[in-house]
Amino acid sequence: MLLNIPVLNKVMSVMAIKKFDVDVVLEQAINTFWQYGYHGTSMQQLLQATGLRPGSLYREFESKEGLYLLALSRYAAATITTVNNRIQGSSSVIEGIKSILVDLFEEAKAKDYCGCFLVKTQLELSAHNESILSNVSEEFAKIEANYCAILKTIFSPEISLQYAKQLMLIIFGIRVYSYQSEQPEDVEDFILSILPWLKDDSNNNIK
Amino acid sequence: MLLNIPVLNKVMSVMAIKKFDVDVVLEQAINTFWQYGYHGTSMQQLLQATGLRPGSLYREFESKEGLYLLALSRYAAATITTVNNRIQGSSSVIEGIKSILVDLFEEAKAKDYCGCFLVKTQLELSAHNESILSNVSEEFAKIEANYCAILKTIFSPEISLQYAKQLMLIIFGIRVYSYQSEQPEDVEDFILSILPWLKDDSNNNIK
DNA sequence: TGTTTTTTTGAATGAACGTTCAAAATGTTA
DNA sequence: TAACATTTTGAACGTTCATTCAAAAAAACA
Repeated sequence: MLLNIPVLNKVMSVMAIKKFDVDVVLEQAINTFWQYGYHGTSMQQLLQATGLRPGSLYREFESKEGLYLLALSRYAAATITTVNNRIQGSSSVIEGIKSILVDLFEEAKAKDYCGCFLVKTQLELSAHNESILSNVSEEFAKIEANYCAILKTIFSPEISLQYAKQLMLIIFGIRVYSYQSEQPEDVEDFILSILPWLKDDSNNNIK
Repeated sequence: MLLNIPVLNKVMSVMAIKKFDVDVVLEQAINTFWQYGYHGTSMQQLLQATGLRPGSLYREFESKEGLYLLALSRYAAATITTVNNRIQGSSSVIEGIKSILVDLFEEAKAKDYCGCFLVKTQLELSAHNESILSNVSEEFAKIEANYCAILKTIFSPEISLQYAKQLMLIIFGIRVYSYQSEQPEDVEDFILSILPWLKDDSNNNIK
C-alpha cells in the first residue's frame, strides 16, 4: 500500500529519503553560477559547492542546464519578492523605488559583488542557449510589469508604462556601471538627476 | 646583411613572410569572442574563424588569453574612434551625442546583435581573470574621459564630469535593455526624458 | 527479518578542451 | 644552387569536461 504524506509542500516518498535539501542545493548552485557564469562553472565546482555526488545531482536536476534553469527562476522570483517587500516597507512608493536604486549602488561596494544573475545570463548566453534565454526575457518582462503595477498606484497607466521602462534601463545601467570603482559622490543626487520624477514625493497623488 | 623594411606600420621580416594579415585575424577573433564570450569560444572555433592552424595562431598570439586581450583593446580603440568621428560629423556636440544614443537602440534591431564586447567581458570575467578585467576597467575609464573632454567644449568642467557619468550609465543601460524585444516607441523622446540636458541645443555655449 | 523501493556512491566514459613541437614548406640571401 | 631564417603544418599531448550506471546503502513495510 502506498502512502503519500505531504510535508511542508513536498511529497515524501515511501521508501528511502533524500539526504539533501533541494532548496539549499539550489541556493548554492545560484551562488556558484552567479559568480562564475554558465560556461565558467564546472560540474566539479557545483559538486563541491553543493556537497552532492554526480549521481545524486543528475538524478535530481537531469543536467547542468536543468540545474541552471531552476537556479535562474528561483533567483528571479526572489528578485520580485525583494522589490515588493521594499516598496511595502517604505513610507511611499517613490521613497521605496529611490531606496531600491540607492541599494543597488551600495551592494556594488561589496568585494564579492557580482551584479545581476539575470543580466549576466542574458549577455553570456545570447548566442548559445535559446531555451535559457527565453526564460530570461520572460523574467525581465515580469519584473518590468511588476514595477509598472507599482507605479500605477500613483501615476496614470501611460506614465507608469513609460516610467517602468526608464526604471528598467537605469537599473541595467547601475548593474553594469557599478563594476567601475569610481561611483558618483552623492548617489541619491545622481539618481534624482536621471529620474527627476522621483523628486516630487510631496504630491504622490498625481494620478 | 639585414634589411628592415617598414611597410604600413609593420616591419617585414627578412626571410619567410606571413601568409595572414594580423589585422584581419584580429577582426575575426573579435567577432567570435564578442558573440560567444571567452569561455564560450573554443580554439576550434577561432581556428575556423581565422583559417589559421594551431601552430600559427599560438606563435603569433601566445595563447587564447593573449588573443583575447589583443582583440579587446582593438575593439575599445575602435569604439572611441567611432564616437569621435560621430561627434565631428554632427552639427553640434549635443546632436552628436543624441545620435550616438539613438544609434545604440537602432543597432539592437539587428538579429545578430550582441551588445558591447567590453560590457560582456566585464560581466563574464569579473570572477575569473584579473588581468583581462583591469584592461576593461582602463578602457571604460578612457571612454568616460573621452566623453568628458567632449562635454567640456560646451559645459563647465564640473558639469561635464557629472554628465559623462550619466552618459556612461545610460549607455550601459541601453546596451543591456536592448536585448529585450519591446523598445520605447519614440526612442529620441525616451532619451530626452532621461537626459534632459540633451534638449537645449539652442544655447550650446552654457560654459 | 526479509522484501521492496529509492537514493547514494564514485569509478569510469568518451568527447572536447587548450596547447605543443618536430618536421615540412616557404622565400630570401649569398 | 646551397645555406639559412622564418613560418606553417597537423598529429599528438595531457587535462578537464559533462555525464553514466552497476553496485552498495538506506529506509519503510510486511
